[in-house]
Amino acid sequence: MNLAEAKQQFISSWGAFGTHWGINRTMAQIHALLLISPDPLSQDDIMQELNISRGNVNMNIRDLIDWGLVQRVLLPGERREYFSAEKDIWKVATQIVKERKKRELDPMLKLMTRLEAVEGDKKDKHVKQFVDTVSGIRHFGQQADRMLDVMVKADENWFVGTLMKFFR
Amino acid sequence: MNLAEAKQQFISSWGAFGTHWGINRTMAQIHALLLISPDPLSQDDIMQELNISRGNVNMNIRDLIDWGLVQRVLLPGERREYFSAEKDIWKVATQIVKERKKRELDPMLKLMTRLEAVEGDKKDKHVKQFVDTVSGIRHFGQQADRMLDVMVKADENWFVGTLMKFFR
DNA sequence: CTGAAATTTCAAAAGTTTTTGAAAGTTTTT
DNA sequence: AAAAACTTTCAAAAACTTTTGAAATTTCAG
Repeated sequence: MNLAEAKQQFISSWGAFGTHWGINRTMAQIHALLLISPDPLSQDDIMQELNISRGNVNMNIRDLIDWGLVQRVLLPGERREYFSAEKDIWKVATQIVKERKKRELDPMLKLMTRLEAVEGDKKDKHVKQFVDTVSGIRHFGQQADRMLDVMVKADENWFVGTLMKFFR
Repeated sequence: MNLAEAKQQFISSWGAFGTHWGINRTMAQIHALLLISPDPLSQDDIMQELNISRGNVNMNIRDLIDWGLVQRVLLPGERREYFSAEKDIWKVATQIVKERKKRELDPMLKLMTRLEAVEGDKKDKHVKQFVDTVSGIRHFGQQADRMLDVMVKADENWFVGTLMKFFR
């Protein structure tokens, strides 16, 4: 397989992969394109490579910047803005974990804590099942939360070297 | 907050949560409803509780069964089918991990392995960046794969008891 | 300042996913 | 063997999401 084909496949499957993870196809494709570009790209470069409109590139680039996955780069002597993606996959992963934890897990745990305090007779099986379920979710979520916190703060070498010895 | 309100909130936020994870709103809501129901429910029960059509319930229940999260239950002396969800959150989580690993991670790793073998001069920076990125993703993915395998096979007590001592 | 280049915005169009509900299919009962 | 009870299917409609592109805004070199 030559580079052009391989690029196409990578970009298109990263896009498909993204859709399973609540990220839209185009955002994931732009990210993929930037991941494999040795140099920063401009909006026009991205429009050309992926055949998408200016507005679309602009919006999705902005989201990628919000997620902390892409940075604006100003090339000296150039008027226009360029964009480049964080290339270290460990950093990419921890950044995504950090954001999703903040956006999804943390609010969910807050809600579960509130719902656990539902009023009602704990001997009523409907109340009991509700409280048990919510509390089970909260417990599990808190374990996950702690684990992800450590992962986000950890250095890759510690993680891969020390912790991964358990997984053999 | 009374039970009815709490139920509503739980179902609706579980639905919203699901959409961030590539699961459709209704499927997640049905799952939520079954999680907090002490007894199995029929299609009609679900239609009523969530105000959705018969076909919709049927399709989404089928998907939940495919995911291994819901089971058909035949109540003695009853003609119709009832459905009940696995209530143990640890089992629910490992089941989801197992399925997503199989459906998404495994094929992705296969693709990365193929793409890593792209032909071309490794001194060309475009080729180099492509291979480095793909290989970085493969490495990370394989670590994750191993870790998730252990998690899926592990018993909850081992996981929470032994492993979680690391996360303090 | 000025005006050309670059970026951002956003309403409308295109595309995608989900839902509905009636018809077809299946199983059970009489 | 026909009717009744229940389940599944699927084409069309509705709802939702993404993309476009032209206009508005911002930026900056001269």
